[in-house]
Amino acid sequence: MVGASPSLIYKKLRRRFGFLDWWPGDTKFEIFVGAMLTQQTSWRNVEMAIANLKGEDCLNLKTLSNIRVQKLESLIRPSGFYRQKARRLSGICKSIKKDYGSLRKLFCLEKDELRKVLLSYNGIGNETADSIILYAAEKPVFVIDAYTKRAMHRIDQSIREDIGYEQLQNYFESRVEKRLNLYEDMHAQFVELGKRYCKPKPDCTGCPLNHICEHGIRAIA
DNA sequence: GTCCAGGGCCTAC
DNA sequence: GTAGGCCATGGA
Repeated sequence: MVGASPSLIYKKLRRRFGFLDWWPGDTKFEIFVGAMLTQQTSWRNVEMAIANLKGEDCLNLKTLSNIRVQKLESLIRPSGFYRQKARRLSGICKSIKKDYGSLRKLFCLEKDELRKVLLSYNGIGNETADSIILYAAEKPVFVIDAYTKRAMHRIDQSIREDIGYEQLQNYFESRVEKRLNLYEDMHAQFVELGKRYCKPKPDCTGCPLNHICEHGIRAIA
């Protein structure tokens, strides 16, 4: 068993990457849309789609809840899976507008209730819901993504890479102090780690976790 | 040309 | 309840 508590992992990532505390986006609505569009898609592609939406002054709930799906498809095309994303995003915006009037009102819901509502929408699963809750609604939930699963599996192979979402979420939430900035930054650190070192074809050279990662220890041995 | 990206839904067993 | 297929663009 490798000595790799979440706090030790975070300490090492934080020392390397600095405080990230991030989700790109100027408004809560932009963060919300970004969370939808980044599903299985690189952020660079999402940026192009967001720029298109901004350029047409469409990055608000009122416009997106009335926009023609075909028009939305053309704007978000660079983000991939654009037909289903357009259909789902449009449908969700319509529902939020109808049921809550604004994103702000929706975000007034208590965290568990908000999560339930978000998950009820077609197109929002666990990760997207939690990203929205954490970065847009600013309530502390620990976001799990493919990078987090992959990294944790490599650090400690008793953790399966196909571990259930809520199981790994509980693992972190039961071990990490529940603070908004900390949860935001920890997820950001895992993404940064994933982009640089923890890809399917790993590049462990210079990885800040080499000492505490089972995979890394073998890789650099 | 091949691999990959900050998932989620649907269908079949 | 879960494995497999599908959705699609753009950059490395």
